[in-house]
Formats: sequence, C-alpha cells, structure tokens
Amino acid sequence: MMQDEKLKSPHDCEDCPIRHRAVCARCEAEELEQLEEVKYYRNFQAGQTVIWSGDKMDFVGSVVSGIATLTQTMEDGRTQMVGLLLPSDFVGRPGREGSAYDVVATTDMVMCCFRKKPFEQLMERTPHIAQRLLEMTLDELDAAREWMLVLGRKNAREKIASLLSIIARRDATLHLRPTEGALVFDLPLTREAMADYLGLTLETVSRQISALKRDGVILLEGKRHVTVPDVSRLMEEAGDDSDGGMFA
Amino acid sequence: MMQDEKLKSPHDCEDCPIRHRAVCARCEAEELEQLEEVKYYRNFQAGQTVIWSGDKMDFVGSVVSGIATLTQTMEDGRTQMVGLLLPSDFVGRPGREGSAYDVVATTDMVMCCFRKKPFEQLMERTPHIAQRLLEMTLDELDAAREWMLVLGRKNAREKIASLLSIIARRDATLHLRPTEGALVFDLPLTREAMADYLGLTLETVSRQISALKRDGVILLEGKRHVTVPDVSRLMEEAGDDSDGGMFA
DNA sequence: CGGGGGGTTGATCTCCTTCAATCAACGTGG
DNA sequence: CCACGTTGATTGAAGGAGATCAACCCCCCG
Repeated sequence: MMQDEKLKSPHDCEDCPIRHRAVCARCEAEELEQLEEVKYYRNFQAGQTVIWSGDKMDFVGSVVSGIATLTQTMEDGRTQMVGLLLPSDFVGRPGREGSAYDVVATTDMVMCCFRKKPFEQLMERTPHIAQRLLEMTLDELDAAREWMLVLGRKNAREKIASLLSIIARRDATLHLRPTEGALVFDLPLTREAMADYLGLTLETVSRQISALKRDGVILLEGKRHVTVPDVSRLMEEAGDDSDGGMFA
Repeated sequence: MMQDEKLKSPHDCEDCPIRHRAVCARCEAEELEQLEEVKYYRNFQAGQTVIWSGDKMDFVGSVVSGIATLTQTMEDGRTQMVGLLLPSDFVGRPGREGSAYDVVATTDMVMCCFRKKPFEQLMERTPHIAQRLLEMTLDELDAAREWMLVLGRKNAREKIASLLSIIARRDATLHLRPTEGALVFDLPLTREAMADYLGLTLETVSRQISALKRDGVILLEGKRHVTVPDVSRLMEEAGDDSDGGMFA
C-alpha cells in the first residue's frame, strides 16, 4: 500500500509506454499537444473502484499500467465480468453520460484521463482519434464475441484453459516475448475474479486449476505464478485450434 | 443452386426504410450520392449463407429487411451465435480482409451492399460515416456484453425470457409500437437457433418455452406466434429490472 | 496470539444435457 | 389420394457437470 502518493509526474506523450497502441496511437505531434491540454494522470490502488455502474462519467481515458475489470451485476447479486482492461485499453464511452458497468482496478493502476467534454469535441475535429477508437472498439467487439463462445459452449476445464491462454498471450505480446514454447506469467486475478469472468463458482475454478496442474498442463509456484510448458497443449485444452492460427 | 440476384437499385436512399438508423444515417445528400455509386442490393433466401467464416469479404453493408445471424463454430462442431442482425444493422468489418463468423440469413433478407474498398476510402473522407459506425459499434459492444451476462449467469428459464424480451422490444421499436403492456410478434428463429444463441440445447429451449406458456407468461399460437400479455412480468422472469429502465 | 482474506477440498444436490421416442405439418411421387 | 420421408418441435427417463454448503488450510499482519 505504501506507494508514492504523489501522482507520477506526467509523462511526456513522447515516451509514454502505450503511445503506439492507445487511442492516441495515430495522432500527429500537433494533435498530441491538444490532447495534452485536457489530460491528467490518476493512480488507483488494487481493489479500488474507478467508476460505479450508473455513475456519471466526466472523463474517459487509457490504462497506462496495471489491470482493471468491467463488471455487470444483477439485482440479486450475481455478477459477470464483461471486460478485462489491460495497458493501452480505453475506458469510457464518448457520447454517453453514465457508465454501464462497474470498473474496478484489480492491481495498482495508472490511468491517462481526458476530460470528457473537450475530448468529445476534439474527436469531431481530429479523425485520427475517432478512427483509432473505431478500430479499438471493433477489436473489443471481436474479443467480446470470442468470449461469448467461451461462456456459452465450453466446459469448466476449457474455460480455465481459455482464460489462461488469453492472459498468457496478452502478457507475452506486452513484454514482446514470442508466444510459442514455454510461457511464464503471474495471474492478475483472484480465483473469485476468474470465476466472475468465466461464469463459474470460485470452487470450480480452484478444482479445475488443480486438475490442470495435476495433468501437467501448467505448473504452479504459489497461487499466482504460472508456467505453461507447452502452449499448444494449453490451446488444445481450451478447445481452440492447436496450431494457434490467431492472425489478429 | 440459388440465384442471388444483384438488383440494381430498387430504392432511392431517400425513401429507404432504414435511412435514419443505418450506417448512412448522418450522411448529407451529397455524401449519399457518393455512397449510391458503390452500392447495390442483394437478396438472400431463408437459410442461405451470406458469408462463411474465413472467407474474403469484398463488400460490407446493411440489413434492409429480414434477419441474419452471426455464428462461431468450434472444430468439434459446437456452435454459438454471437450476434443477431436486424434491419439497419451493419455487416462486415472495415479494415479486415476475412469474416470472423458465419453470416446466415434466417429469413428472406435484403441487403444494401457497398463495395468494400471504395467504402473504406469513402470512410476516410466523410467523418459522418465513421462517426455513425463508431456509434453503432459501441451499441453492439454493449449488446454483446449484456449477452455475456445472460450466457454466464442466467439459468435456462431466464435465458429464454431474456431472448423473448429482446426480440419483443426490437420488434416493437422497429414497428414504432409502444414497448409497454401487451406485445405480439413472430419468432424469427427456430428452437435450434435459439439454443445456439442461448448456449442451451434445443430440448431445454422447448421445455422452458412450454413452461413459460404453462405459467401464463406468454401465449403461443402455432410454434412461432407469441403474445406477451405483460411485458414487465417477462422482464422479471428474465431477471432484469422490472421497471425496464432501458434508457439506451 | 487471533483474525481475516484467499485458496483448497469434500459431500451432496440440482439443473441441464443426453439419448430416445413421438408428433404435427408439409411436400413428393406412385 | 395416400404412403412415405423430412423437418421442426415436444416430451420422457437417466446421467453427469457444476453449484451449493461446509470444513479446513495457509499466510500475512496487527
């Protein structure tokens, strides 16, 4: 918890770690300057809620580092995670007042925020932002649909394997490591959060992780540190094409 | 086999039934003219496949009338519907070669197609198209996420009620009828297609529909014609907020 | 030391799948 | 016109995957 409470001194966009992937990826120097005028950084601690469902949002922004979740809740308390926000992902919806979901930081997190109104105006003037946002939204839509297949048609073991393989691959691309052979990463989610993502109970998640460990598909050190000796084996367990033809 | 006739231009855009909701909704007269130059109509019969997953797409377009489905398939044959395309919905993804899903017409259907390359170029020049497409994509993303909650956390009865309420509401808005009190509509899907949408088997779908009928939540004439005497009752059964606060 | 959050494991129950029989509507050819 | 096959739908019986309820462990921290 004892983190530097001061906001990280604002980066220059120039050497921002997500410069080439975020909503500003296509902006020219001059457009960046306009963005910088309405931009500010916010830090969140692990577990902290960024926005409550239904709340009015006065900003949008990008995840710079750390991880957040998008969650939907029914009146009786059942919850379903509908999105996992990793660095460079966009938060918020231009053209709508309130948030439709709870946004929660699951690790310490830094966000690059833009005041909403000016950002929306900026979007109308600079097509580069709108174009990039469209591209990112289409990618998110694809991801959501891929997840619909997981939720609707995969069994518990396949669901766990699917989640692990997604995290492993995104982690690998983030650190610019090859996505073949062995992979090592830390789970950014508790068992309960995984259950919320997969439409399972945390007990089932725990059992299936144990089973995958027992069968040698994964190795565990502690509860969170995962080694995948053979990625294609994991993909098979996920029910996906083993030759990993992800040409996204 | 089937002749998919390319019709010239049955409609003028002016009196197109989806003029105010489709991707062209915000276009000025002059922009419409440019669109008309790359546009053509295609008819599909019920059951006909519009595009196969992985196929190269040389067009994008809008559903003018009829209904289509987006479906994903695993190697072992399990399928999950990931989208329901109603009139005014957009088909295809600018900036990507192939289709990620099977697109199938479930009723006779008319599409307003645009040749993909010129459409993409047009998009760069006319922000009105890109803006509208962004808006529609964000709506679809919301719908996909709502569906993730259905797939992940609702039981069979709630799933059926959710599907019926979605179809009922979209049908009502399409015909500009009030979405309160009683609603009457025809199911555009077979029991099997509903099962594919809901992540269930067709037997479970059949049983739950019978149960909802037995309990007076819906009335059936034949297999397809549905009357919902009390929409808020249906919403309750779906596990949704009964006061239907859909302020979308 | 106690307490609490996160995790694992066991026993039981239940909702949905699976397998299978039956039915109604429809078209087709003898 | 009727036997036949086909397609979509309903219903029943049996079995299983995952939920539920509950005990217990581990580790960190005040």
